Amino acid sequence: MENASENLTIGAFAKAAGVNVETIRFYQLKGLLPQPERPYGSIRRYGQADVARVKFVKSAQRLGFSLDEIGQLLKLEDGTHCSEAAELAAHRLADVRARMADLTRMEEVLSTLVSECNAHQGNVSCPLIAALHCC
Amino acid sequence: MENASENLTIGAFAKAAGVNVETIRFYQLKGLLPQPERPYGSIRRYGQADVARVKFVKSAQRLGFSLDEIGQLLKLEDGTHCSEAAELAAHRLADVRARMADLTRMEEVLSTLVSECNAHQGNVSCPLIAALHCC
DNA sequence: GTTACTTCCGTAGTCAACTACGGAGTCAAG
DNA sequence: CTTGACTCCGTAGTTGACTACGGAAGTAAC
Repeated sequence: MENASENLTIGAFAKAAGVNVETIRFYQLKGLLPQPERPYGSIRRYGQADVARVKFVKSAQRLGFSLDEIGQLLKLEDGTHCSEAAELAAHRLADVRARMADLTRMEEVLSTLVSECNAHQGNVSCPLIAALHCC
Repeated sequence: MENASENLTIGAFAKAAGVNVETIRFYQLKGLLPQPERPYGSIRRYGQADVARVKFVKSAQRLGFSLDEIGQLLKLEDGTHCSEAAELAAHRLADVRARMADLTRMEEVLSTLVSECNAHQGNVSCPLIAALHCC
C-alpha cells in the first residue's frame, strides 16, 4: 500500500491543507487545482503535491494576490520565470502601497476626530459630526 | 415660486449630490434617505437638506464607515451624542489600524521579494516562487 | 448486508454597495 | 396633443471568494 499521505480522500486533503472541502472543489472549478481523474467511477485521491499547491495559494493570498493572479503565478511555479513573477509582485506591491496611503489618510482624520471628541465637553456640536457635514 | 434648489427632481438631486439616480434610490431603500412623499401621484422633489445628507454619507464613506455604520451616525446627526459618535469612530479607527498592520506586513514581504527577484540573475529558482512554496 | 459517513456534482446563496433593465406613468416644450 | 426626456418601481445582475444545499452514489465498519 502506498503512503497514506499520497492517497488522500478529498476530506483528508482539505484537512491537511487547512481548508474546507468546498474550497477544494471551488479551486478545481477555477483551474487552480487540476481536476483529478476518477479511476473506474470511484472517488478521487490526492497527494502531498496537491496539499502544497493549496498552501501555495494560501501563502499568495496572504500577500494580497487575487485568485486570478495566483493562477498566473502557478503557471510560473517551476521557478524559471522570475521576471514575470517579479512583475506580478510589483503590481501587487504598488496596490498595497496605494491602499496604505488611503488608510493613512483615514487614520489621520479619524484619530484627530476621536481625540477632539474625547476632549469635547461642551454643549456645542460634536466635532466628528461637524466634520462629516462640512468636508 | 420656490428656490429651484429646493425643488429638485431626483435627477437634479443626484447631480447636485454627485451620485447616480440609482444610488439615491438605493439609499432610500436602505433607510439612509427618507422616502419622500409623492404629492398626488406625481414625482418627488428634493431640497438642499437631502443633498447635504448624501454628501454626509459620502464623507463618512471616505473615512471607511460602512453604510450600516453611516445609518447609525445619521441618527446622531444633531451633534448632541458626541460620545456615541466617537465610539463608532474609535471602532473604525481600530479597524483601519488593523488593516494598515496587515498591509505593512505585506509591503515588507513583497518589497523584499521584488528586490530579491530583481537582483536574481542565476538559473536557480525564483525567490518569490520559492517563498510562496515554503512559508 | 445494512447503517452511517463521505464523496460527487450542479446550482444557488452570501456580503457590500451599487448598477442595469424594463415597462409604465408623468411632465414640459413645441 | 404628440414627442421625448425623465421618473417610478421592482427585480436581477455585478465582483470575489467562497459557503450551503440536496439527492445520488461510493465506501467503511460492524
